[in-house]
Amino acid sequence: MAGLTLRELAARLDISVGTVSRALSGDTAIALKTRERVTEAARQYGYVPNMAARQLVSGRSGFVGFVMPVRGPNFIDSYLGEFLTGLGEGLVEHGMDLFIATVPAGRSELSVLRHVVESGRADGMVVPRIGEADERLAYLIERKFPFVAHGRMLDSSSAFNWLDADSVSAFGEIFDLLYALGHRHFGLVSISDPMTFRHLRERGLRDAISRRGDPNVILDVASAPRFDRGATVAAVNSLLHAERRPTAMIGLFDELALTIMEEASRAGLSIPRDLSVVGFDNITAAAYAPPGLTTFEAHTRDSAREIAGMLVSVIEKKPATPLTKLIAPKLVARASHGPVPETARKL
Amino acid sequence: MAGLTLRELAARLDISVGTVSRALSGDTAIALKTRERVTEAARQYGYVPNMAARQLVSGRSGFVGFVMPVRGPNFIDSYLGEFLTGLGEGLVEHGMDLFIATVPAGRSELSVLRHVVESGRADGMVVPRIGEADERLAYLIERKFPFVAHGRMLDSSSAFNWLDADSVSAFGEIFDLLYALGHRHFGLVSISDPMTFRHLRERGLRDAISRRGDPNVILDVASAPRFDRGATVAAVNSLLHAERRPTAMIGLFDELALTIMEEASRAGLSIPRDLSVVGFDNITAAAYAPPGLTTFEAHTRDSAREIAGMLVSVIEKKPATPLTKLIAPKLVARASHGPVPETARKL
DNA sequence: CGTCAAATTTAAAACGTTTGCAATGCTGCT
DNA sequence: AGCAGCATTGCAAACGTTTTAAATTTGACG
Repeated sequence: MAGLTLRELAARLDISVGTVSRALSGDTAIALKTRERVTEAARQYGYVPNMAARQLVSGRSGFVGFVMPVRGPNFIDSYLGEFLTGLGEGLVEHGMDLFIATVPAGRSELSVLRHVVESGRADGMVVPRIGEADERLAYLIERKFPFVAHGRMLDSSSAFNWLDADSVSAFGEIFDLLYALGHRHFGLVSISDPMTFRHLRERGLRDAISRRGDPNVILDVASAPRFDRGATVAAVNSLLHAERRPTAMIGLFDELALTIMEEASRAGLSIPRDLSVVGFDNITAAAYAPPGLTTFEAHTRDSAREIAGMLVSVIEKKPATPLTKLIAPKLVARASHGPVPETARKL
Repeated sequence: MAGLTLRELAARLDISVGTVSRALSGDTAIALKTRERVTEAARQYGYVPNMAARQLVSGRSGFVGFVMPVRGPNFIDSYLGEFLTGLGEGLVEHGMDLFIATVPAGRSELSVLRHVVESGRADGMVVPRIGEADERLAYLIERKFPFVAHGRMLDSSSAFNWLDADSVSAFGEIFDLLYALGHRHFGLVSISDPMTFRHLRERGLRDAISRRGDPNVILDVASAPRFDRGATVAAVNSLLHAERRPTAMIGLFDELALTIMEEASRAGLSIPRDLSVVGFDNITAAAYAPPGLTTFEAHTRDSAREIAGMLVSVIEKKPATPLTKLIAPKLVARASHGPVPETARKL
């Protein structure tokens, strides 16, 4: 389809194809003079190697694969864009590109992943959103295919390469912050989906509570399926309109925290005067939703860039021990949290 | 690297490779019985064709290429994620995948585009963000390479396939809406970058104004480089603190409208009482920024899905006349616009 | 000026498909 | 019984690279 082939280039230079190939790859077995001549001609004629042919013989595609997480009809965050941008930035530094597969309606994410791997169209995979019993990881590990997960498992029994936000620490930090402001009754809005980050974040909160050792601390948890708006609102309100309402509510991630703020103001509560709210991720809307959501910056783009680097070294160096990395989220203190209300303090 | 090859599969079935290949492609020249036997065996053994080999002979990669738009360090919208999601959804219906290339620091978007095309790794390209004199389009047209642009040129002199939001109509609609509410003095915050959508939107506004034929209508325009936050704020304030301040301000897109709202409230103005603000795109933050930004839904995800379909038919059918499509943006009326202030009405 | 080793280049196989063409087997007709 | 014609299958070339092994050239040295 395209322009010049290696054979044609070789013909013009009156050199064999093999020599041209070697010259372009910088093989020192080829005389320097020849290498220069070939390189110059390639540049001049605008030669671009056919990747399919190269891939066929080398077995490497130059692609890193990513299967689009299946989304509901509307998602409100910029996570995907940031993640893919970072991934691209990280990969291009190593001369690799990104291959994005989408899951057709009615097929499983795993089957698409398998297809990408088996068809040889990717040299490694990036796997986001780790589930409690993730069949994608099981497949890739068993297949010994290079990959890096964004997220991790709850225990370290299955060894693989991952990068994750240190949400355990972050949720501990949230607790400490709010505790210091006098809060003793906490509400956590969580999800019921079997994702590991849910447990890690809850664990971070619970660990911090038990570390504090204050028997007066109460933690109420309500959860709903991840993309079920109605159930989420119901979960939020179950806490908001409970016998005793928490003075501080934490969203497992920003979307939930924003819902908390919406429902709270619908119920006539003023934030942070009547209720403190904290989220996690620092999505764009967090800055705009009044009075400004206190949250944690998850460094999505940087994390993705880092993941790209990790994956490349996994592909090239096949390290014996898994690469793992924790990214420290950074508190973004806005105006949605404050001291516990006087009324609550009295009780 | 991978699993079974066609040759191996053929050996197990004791059939020639060619026959197996044909059988799998559903060639009716092969006896139905054989086709079924082969298909079943392929399924059972988990045969997945090697795409590199297929691509080498067929000349088709099964990929649609997309060069990531170069972004500043922080972008605040969810455009990219929505667009890529839609693109993926549209492509997968036709069995194609998405190839994403990132522009390395110091290289031009065009050079990356060229490389993708020449290396034969994509059968078609999607080109976003059309510039006034877009060298990418020039290259692709000259190269006769299939592509669909998201956005269009100002005139129809250069013919190519595109899909665009009908922002001319939408900006006319904004004017009519605000005019009906009594506004006569308008402020438009625009960008100084040479993108065509800027002119189209401005044109939509200006056309509507002259269509109305009211000599009392005033339109002030201030612009700044797209990702230059400081200059944008300055441009907004130049309108906000002018001798006579517009009663209605329009952002060329939501980010600008949000900046208008921020600066306006910083200046002590109440929206929409003192100032009406309207944007375009309906980014997530638009719903959260108080009092809720009136804007237009740009249908990014659907547009991308549509673009995917168009591109596939361009690749397969090579239509003689260019495919073009206008998507009608839909007004999302929130609370940032209202009747012209009494004080202004008096003058 | 011949010889040998080192330097450089070439030839050819291989990667896993698709596909044009040839070969084979079968059916029914005369 | 012979044969045309069709249905089905097999063979082999081709796609554009990389890479191994062999061939050729060059240069140094006796």
